[in-house]
Amino acid sequence: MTPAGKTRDAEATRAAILDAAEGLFAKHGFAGTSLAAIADICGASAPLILHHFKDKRGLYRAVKEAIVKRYAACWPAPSETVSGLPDILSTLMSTMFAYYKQNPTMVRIANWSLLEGDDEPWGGESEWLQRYIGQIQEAQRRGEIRSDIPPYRVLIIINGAIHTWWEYHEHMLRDLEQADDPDAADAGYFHDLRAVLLQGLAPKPDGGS
Amino acid sequence: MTPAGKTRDAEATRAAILDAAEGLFAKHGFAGTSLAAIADICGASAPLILHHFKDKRGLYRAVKEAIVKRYAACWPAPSETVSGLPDILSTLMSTMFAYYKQNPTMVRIANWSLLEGDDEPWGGESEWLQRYIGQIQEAQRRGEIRSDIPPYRVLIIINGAIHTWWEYHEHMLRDLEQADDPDAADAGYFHDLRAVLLQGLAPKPDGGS
DNA sequence: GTCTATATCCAGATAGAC
DNA sequence: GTCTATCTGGATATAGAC
Repeated sequence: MTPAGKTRDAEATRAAILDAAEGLFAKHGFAGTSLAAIADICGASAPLILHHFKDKRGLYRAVKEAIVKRYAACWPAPSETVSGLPDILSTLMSTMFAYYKQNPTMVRIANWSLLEGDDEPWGGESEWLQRYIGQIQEAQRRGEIRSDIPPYRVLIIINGAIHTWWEYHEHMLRDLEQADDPDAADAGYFHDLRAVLLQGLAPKPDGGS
Repeated sequence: MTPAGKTRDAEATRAAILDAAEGLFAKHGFAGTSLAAIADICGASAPLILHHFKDKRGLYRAVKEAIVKRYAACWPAPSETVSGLPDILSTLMSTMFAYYKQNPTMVRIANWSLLEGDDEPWGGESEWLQRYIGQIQEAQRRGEIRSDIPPYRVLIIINGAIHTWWEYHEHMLRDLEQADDPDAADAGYFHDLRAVLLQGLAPKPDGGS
């Protein structure tokens, strides 16, 4: 039994702080977010935040770690590249697209980190990256994907078209799609992107050089 | 003749301030750039900057205006859609790619503005956007581009793959291309991207639905 | 574990001399 | 047109009481 007084639940406090901080860091970046603003939202005081996370940077680090851990399972355990997959490209694209859709704060924080020059480790990016590259490579060997493009460039092209869509999502919906239904716009873009990339990455009909 | 004293050349001072400000805004964003830092670089004092531009926001606005004006001519006057163009997609892609390559500060400032929630006008984006969309539409009528994809989505896909390349340019060169020659990596990516998109946007062989 | 009070610093903006 | 000196606000971080 904790003695009389305020909440005194360290874990709950930590969680509340992390939650508030994630939202604000995503909106306003590291420099643009004040401890006072976080404190206002989560009900704690600024010094208490520092007590739990030492630094403002320490808090930022903790937020990123939490995101990575929370969504590590989200990525498809890449099923050991079982041969006979229906369409490896489709799977890769829809997984990646859904991942972006489900994690808007992650996209923004990643972009903030890029601009703000955050050097610190960002989680296991390169691991799944390498796994996908391996998958693409095997699909090329099986002749399902044209093999005149290096696998990592295939990945960059796919990722680029998806990333920008979500990065400029509001802008897209407002200025281009005049959709009242955002989900439909997302689905529509994905459908067309998939069509273009499947055709563009298919082996050349004439089996040229 | 200006009286004895310091430089007393208003235009030169303005230009020096704008130049220093553009570089720092690109690196550190609006909030992350201090007037003192700009003053240090361009040799003027912080109050002098405010004297010329009224506000910090006023300076930011002026920087963006300068960029837009400087590079307005950079965009291809879209040649009135003369029929019989060799390849409208190739032209569009190489123009856009070169534009990004030549204007790194513009890319960064645009990204900063997006994240920092800068509402103010950014120059004639939508104008050239509309012109390109019109060009794509006509190419579709002529049967040069598959017509089951709305023109603006064609543009988004192309732009997305190019934008992300430049946005994560350092990252790309460091982690993926292990190139000692950045220009070669750029050219290589563009070459492959062009190949994929030309094939992906070509009219379907079977003239399907 | 949590708070109030406070130290310290740095930013944008103003006043006024030259 | 340009500077120095200064006001004012908001930020991170610390000290110390409860």
